[in-house]
Amino acid sequence: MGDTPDRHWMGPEPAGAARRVYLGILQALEAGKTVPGQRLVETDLAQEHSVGRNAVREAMQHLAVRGVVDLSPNRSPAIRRLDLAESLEVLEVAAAMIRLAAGTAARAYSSDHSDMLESALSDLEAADTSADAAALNRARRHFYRALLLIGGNRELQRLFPTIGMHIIHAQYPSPKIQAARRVDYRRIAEAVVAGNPVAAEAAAEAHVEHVRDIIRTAT
Amino acid sequence: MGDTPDRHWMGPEPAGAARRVYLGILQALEAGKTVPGQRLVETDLAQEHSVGRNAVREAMQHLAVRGVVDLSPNRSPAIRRLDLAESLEVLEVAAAMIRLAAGTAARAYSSDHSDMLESALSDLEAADTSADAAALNRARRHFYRALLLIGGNRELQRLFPTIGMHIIHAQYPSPKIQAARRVDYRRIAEAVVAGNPVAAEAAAEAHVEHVRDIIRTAT
DNA sequence: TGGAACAAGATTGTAGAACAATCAAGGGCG
DNA sequence: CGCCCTTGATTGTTCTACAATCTTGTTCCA
Repeated sequence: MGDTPDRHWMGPEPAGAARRVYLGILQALEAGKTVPGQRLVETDLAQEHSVGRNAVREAMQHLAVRGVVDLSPNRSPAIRRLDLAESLEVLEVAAAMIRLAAGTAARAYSSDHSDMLESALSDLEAADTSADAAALNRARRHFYRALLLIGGNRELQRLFPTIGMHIIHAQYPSPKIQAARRVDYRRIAEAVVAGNPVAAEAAAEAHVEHVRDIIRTAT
Repeated sequence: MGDTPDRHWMGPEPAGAARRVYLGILQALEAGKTVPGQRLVETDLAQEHSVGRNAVREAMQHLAVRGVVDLSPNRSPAIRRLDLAESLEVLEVAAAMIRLAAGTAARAYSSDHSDMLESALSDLEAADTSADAAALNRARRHFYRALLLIGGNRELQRLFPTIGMHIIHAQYPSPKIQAARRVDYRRIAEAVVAGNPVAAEAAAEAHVEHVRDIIRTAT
C-alpha cells in the first residue's frame, strides 16, 4: 500500500550529514570496533567523517535516543554499558513492546502480508547459515520491521527502535541467542499468520524469556 | 542509595540553552498558545529565546523524540497532529507501558516508597480543585514519576516520557479525563501499595481504557 | 610522603556568519 | 485557465570564535 509515510518510517533517523556519523558508529559497534564505555570525541568524529561538529552532535542525540550512547553535560559521549541488572531492565521493557508488536500484528494480519513475514524468515535462515554478524542483525531487524508494518501502529513503529537492544546485542553476541531466534521467530510468525493474538503474545514473551536466561547464565 | 543518576533521570532532556526553547514550547503547548499543526520557524524561535539556531534545532530533536513535533527534511517542524486513529495507536502503546510501570512498581514496592505515592495523590487532589491546567499536568507527571521511581526500571524511566502523551493531552483537554484520573490513579496506587502486580496492571489498563472511551466519544 | 592547590591543555557549550540546497508562493505568459 | 519560472523564505551545513568546564599533571607546603 502506498500510504506508508516513508519520511521517517521507522523511528526518527538522522538525515543527511548526521546520518553518516550515526550509521558509522552503529556499524563500528556491530563490528566490535567500538566497545561499551568508549568515549567519543566530537572533533575526532567530525574529521573522520568529514562533517561539521553540529552533525556529530546531532548524530549523538539520535544515538542517545536509541540507547546506544550515554550523554551527560560537559562530558564526551560514551558507548552505553549495561550491567546485568540494567540489561534485565531493558529486556523487561523489550518484552512489553515485542509482546504488543506481536499481538497487534496478529490482530491486523491479512494474506497481503504473507510476503513480508516469509522474506523476513528466509532472511533469517540465510543469515543463520552464513553466520555473518551484520547479516544476522539485518535479519533480526527485518523480522521486527515486518511485525511492525503488519500491525500498522505508527506510534509503536516510532518507539520500538528506541529500546536499548543495540547495546544488548553488542554486549552479548551469543550464538545461543541466534539459535533461539530461529525457533522463536518462527513460532511468533505462525501465531501471527494464524491471526491468534494470544498465542503471538505468548510466543513473544517466551522469546524474551529465552534471551533473558541466556544472558543471565552467560555473565 | 544515592546512586540515582540525576543526570538525565527522567528521559533525556536538553540542557542549557536548548532547554529554554524546549520548555518554552511545551509550556506554550499546555497553555494552548501553540496548536497542533502549527509551524515552528528556527530563526524566530532563536530570536525569541535569545539562543543560537543550533540550540533551537537541538530542542526540536528532543521534542520530536517525545512525539511533540513532527520533523521532516527541509520543512519547518510542526506541532504534531493526531487523527483519531493515531490517537488510539498512541494509547495502545501507552497502555502497555503504563501497565508495565504499574506492575513493576507493585512488585518493587516497600514502605519506604509510601511518601512518593502519597504526595503524588495529594498533588492530584489539590490540582483537581484548582482546575489549573498546568498544575494538572504537573500532578499527572508527578504520579507517573512516583510509579517509575518505585519500580526502579531505568530503561522504562528513559522510554516512558517518549510516548506521545503530551499531544494527546494537548489535543483532548477534556475534564472527563481528569475526573477519571482521580479515581483510576488511586486504584492503581492501592494495588501498588498492596504489592499486587496483577491488580495494578489491571487498574492501569482500565485507566487507559477509560481515556480511550472518552476520546472516542469526544471526537 | 601525602595531599592540596594550582596551572595547562583538552573538550564541550554556544553564538554567529556565510553559503548551498530546497521549498512555497506569486506573477507572467502562452 | 493552466503551466512555468522567478523570487523570497527557510532549512542544511560547515566554519570560526570564544566561554565554560573538565582532566591531568605539576608544584609546593605540611
